[in-house]
Amino acid sequence: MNDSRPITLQDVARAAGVSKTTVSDALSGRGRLPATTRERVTAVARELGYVANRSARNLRGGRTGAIGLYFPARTIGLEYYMDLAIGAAEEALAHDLALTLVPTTRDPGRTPPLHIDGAVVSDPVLGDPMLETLAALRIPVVTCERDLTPGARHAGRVESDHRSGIRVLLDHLSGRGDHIALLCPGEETSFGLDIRTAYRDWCTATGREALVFDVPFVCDPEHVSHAVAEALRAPGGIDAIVSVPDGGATSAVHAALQQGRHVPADLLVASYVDSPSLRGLATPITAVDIAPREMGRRAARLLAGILSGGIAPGTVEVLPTELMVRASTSPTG
Amino acid sequence: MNDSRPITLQDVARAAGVSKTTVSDALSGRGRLPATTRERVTAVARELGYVANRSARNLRGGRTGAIGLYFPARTIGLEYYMDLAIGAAEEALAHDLALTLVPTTRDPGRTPPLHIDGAVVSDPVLGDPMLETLAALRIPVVTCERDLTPGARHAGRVESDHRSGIRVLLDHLSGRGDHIALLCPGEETSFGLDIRTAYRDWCTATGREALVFDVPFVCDPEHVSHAVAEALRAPGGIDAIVSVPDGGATSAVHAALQQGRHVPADLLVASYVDSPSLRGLATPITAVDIAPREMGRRAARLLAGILSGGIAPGTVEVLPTELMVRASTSPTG
DNA sequence: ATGGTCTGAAGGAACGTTCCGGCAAACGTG
DNA sequence: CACGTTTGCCGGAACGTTCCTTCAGACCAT
Repeated sequence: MNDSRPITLQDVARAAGVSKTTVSDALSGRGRLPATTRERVTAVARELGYVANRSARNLRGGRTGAIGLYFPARTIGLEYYMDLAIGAAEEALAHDLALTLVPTTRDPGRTPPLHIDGAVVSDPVLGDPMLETLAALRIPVVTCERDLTPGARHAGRVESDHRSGIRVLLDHLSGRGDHIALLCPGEETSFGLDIRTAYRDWCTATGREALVFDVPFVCDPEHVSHAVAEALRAPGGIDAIVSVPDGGATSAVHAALQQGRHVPADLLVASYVDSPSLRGLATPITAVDIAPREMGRRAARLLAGILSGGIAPGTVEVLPTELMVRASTSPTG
Repeated sequence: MNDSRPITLQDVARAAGVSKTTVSDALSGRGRLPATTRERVTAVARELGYVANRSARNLRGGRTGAIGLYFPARTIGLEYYMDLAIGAAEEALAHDLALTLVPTTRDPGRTPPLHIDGAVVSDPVLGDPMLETLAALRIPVVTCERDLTPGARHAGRVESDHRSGIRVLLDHLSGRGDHIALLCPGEETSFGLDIRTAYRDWCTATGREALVFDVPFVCDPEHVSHAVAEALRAPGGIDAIVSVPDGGATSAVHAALQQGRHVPADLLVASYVDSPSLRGLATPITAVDIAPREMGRRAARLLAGILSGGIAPGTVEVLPTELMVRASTSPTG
């Protein structure tokens, strides 16, 4: 067995006693071939361990065979994005595409050449220069969540139904919580915007006062502590806190404890973004599962479909969310 | 300006009045060309916005133009790996290589074809089937940290000097802490092994009792709470805790508080793995900066060098660590 | 002048794939 | 049996690069 040189179409053709065209057709399902030939050739190819050369295929097809994944620098470290990346990589691979990480450009304007057929941009942030760069290069983009840039048009989009997600969470809390504070990031992403809007609407509809406290998208425990302290000083009192960002709720529980409030005995605490670390706590925290891995998968699948022409550009998919009720908001404690 | 078709070498050649060979030579620095021609051609290329077709280059050169990045599934969500990935992507791009995420194979044995020239494996875990797969495909591997598999030989390695890192941390604590507990993951990675070994050696050398408590590599607050509770029940008492894993120290402080111990007043707490979330706390936590981004960069650079022949296979680089002293172990509190 | 070396540049093959066109043989229909 | 049509397969061009070979001319020393 001589594995010094990779097996090519020609090698398979010779071994099967046919031409390289026939091998190509047999393996790709194209052309006019009887099932017998197709199977015979396929068997030979498998036998020899043939694996198509991607560079040649890409050159011939005028593609790069890769899609990019981009998220803003500040999101580093959030479990959500890591999980999304894995999902996107899995799905891309299933479509014979490589998933290439696109690093945040350190000095804007000097973007290195991007050799990708398309890009997944997770949580586009208002004003991010990479969005312009991708548009200038005419690289098809699928966004995870909406791009709030005025006039922005992308090839596709997957969005979570955050409005419904937060409503379900609020409904769940409303039984025992009359004064529900929301710790939420700003309106430079559709994520923050939608949640704030839905929260305010829900408050209006149920005749409550909206109590919104700003925390950064990527938030330190310190930020959460401040917001919790401020919330607990609210005139009418607070009996429930919804901490929106990834990783914030743990700190919220901690901060509440320091303020003398016990969860869930005299204060309900829920996270919006769920993560494994919320499950393992002594008092597990209720959260909404916004399915990051599925988000990555769907975005990659959508982009792959658009690139191959199977899915119409402009398609929007909505991802359902699921409330995970845990001890931090349960009556029994 | 007609940008319907990308600019090729031929286009530049025509525009500059030379042959495609000359353009290729001029841009690559190869061949025998006077500086004048080189500059003229380069100018024309820049003018036209020529960017080399990677598929063609890769096909010709017999490469894929990409390197893979792999880490075990369980590490998802750790800030360390996300940061490492970004560093690797940056450096790969600087070497004209794409960084492709290699997802953990869901069913082992059926690995999809990997179209990469080499791979960075961060924290190889004893028994991970991907290591075999890469070896079988003869894909050069640079590991971050050592591969403990007996007989394993890789193309290169970058390792942090954890032994020295933990010693420096212990020396720092030894002024006020006589009974130092170590919360550490197991010995299936060189990371856990080295830290345990160095800790035990240090304890022997300074005449202390070694107090090691197992926590998982990826650890929930729950795990940490248990370990802390157990540690605080140690016969001789405990006056300092070193929590090794990423993200564990915050929970350790929390758990200690619940046991009635205050940090740093009557208990010192330090993390081994540093992360941004340790800095922002009310009582920031002392930790060792093990420079994940630099680790990613170095690994990618080393792999790129080995692939291009500029660096000899078998090269090992050691990354220094730096102790970051913060309030959680400071005398003044 | 003659032969040799060096310089600057060009031609063309090769990398492995896809796909267009073509061409026999088999098959149908009158 | 003659003549279209379909079936099964193949040759070869093209994708854009790199690099090996060639080659004309300039330059030098004899």
